[in-house]
Amino acid sequence: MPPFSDNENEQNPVEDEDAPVLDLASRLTQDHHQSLKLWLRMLSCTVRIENEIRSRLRASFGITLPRFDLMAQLERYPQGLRMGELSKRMMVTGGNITGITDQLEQEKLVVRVPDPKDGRAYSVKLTAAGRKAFATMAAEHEGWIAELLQGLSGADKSQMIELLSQMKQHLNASDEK
Amino acid sequence: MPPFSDNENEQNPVEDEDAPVLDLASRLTQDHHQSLKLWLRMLSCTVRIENEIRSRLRASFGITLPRFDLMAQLERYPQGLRMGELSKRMMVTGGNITGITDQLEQEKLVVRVPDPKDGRAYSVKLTAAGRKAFATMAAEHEGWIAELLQGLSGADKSQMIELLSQMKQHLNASDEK
DNA sequence: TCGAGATAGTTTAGGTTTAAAGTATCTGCT
DNA sequence: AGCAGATACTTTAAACCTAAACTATCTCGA
Repeated sequence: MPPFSDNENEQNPVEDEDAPVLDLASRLTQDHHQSLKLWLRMLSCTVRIENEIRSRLRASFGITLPRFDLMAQLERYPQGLRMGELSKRMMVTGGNITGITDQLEQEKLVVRVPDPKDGRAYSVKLTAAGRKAFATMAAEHEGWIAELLQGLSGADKSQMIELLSQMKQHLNASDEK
Repeated sequence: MPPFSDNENEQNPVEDEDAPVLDLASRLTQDHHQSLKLWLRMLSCTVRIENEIRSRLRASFGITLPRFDLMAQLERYPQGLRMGELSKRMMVTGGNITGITDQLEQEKLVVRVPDPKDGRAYSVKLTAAGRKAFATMAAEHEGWIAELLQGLSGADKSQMIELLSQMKQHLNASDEK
């Protein structure tokens, strides 16, 4: 993720104190700035955490983030997931999934099981070794996340989860058109 | 960014209703789960928006997100930024900045101006063409963000900005150790 | 049955990104 | 002055990722 970071120490856009009632254009601009600010701040937090997790995964377990993520998906679906499912869930292209799966398969952490009903499709599953490796990593990973987010209280976190759910719901709704 | 998506339609971990007072381990686990949920939700929203913006930038302007981001940085610093500054601000490695800058320079959107004081360093600046191109794109971009975030009210956005600031501050604090 | 279109996955070409090693320049200490 | 280490940037190799083209299989209507 390549953000343009949002910097705290920044001159705010000049507010027009002389206009008690803002016209449409001003309100629009104001909303735009607020949205942009929110986006940049969210992006910057996300990238920070992501970079931290990436480097810890590498240092502690010699694994990359996308591989870990793919295993995390599979861990929740013991019956396996098809390539297309993985692509949708991880929000990356199918070609990308092919590559990551290739790697993990080579390391014997996952297997491609042909779908007996559909000659085109596979189910990707964790191997026993994959499940074992993931369990170890996931426990550590969860602790890291908790550590990185400890700046927020439990109530703050709940609130943020709520707000993000709203955001997500709206994002889902708007691209169904 | 390659997340493992957080799915709404998901069986929640079973809560232990029989334990009115939670012991330390339970509270810890609970916090861990909450943090993880928050993280996955934030990541998923971020990736969604990022993918959307990426594809719109490509469709409308034939530009990639990292190039746009680099230009956005420069636009705020007319005197130019050094490679290392760009790297820090965009939270990516130096080698990455080299590549993006090479591309933009080839397209005549930025220039590398040697630093007269330091033979190793450059200032990267937008060219006139770069400034012009960026202005057009930035206006559109800001509108897209506002559109994508319109699921939240102004108050919601303010609140979220506040929470993210807290998060960011804590992230900054914790890696200064 | 058969063939048109849809679907599942892979491949390809090119850009992005990282970590690590490499080059050139600068700074400060002696 | 001169050298050791730090700094600014680039290069390299490998992984990641995308969009688009491709292959193989399936579905369904005529």
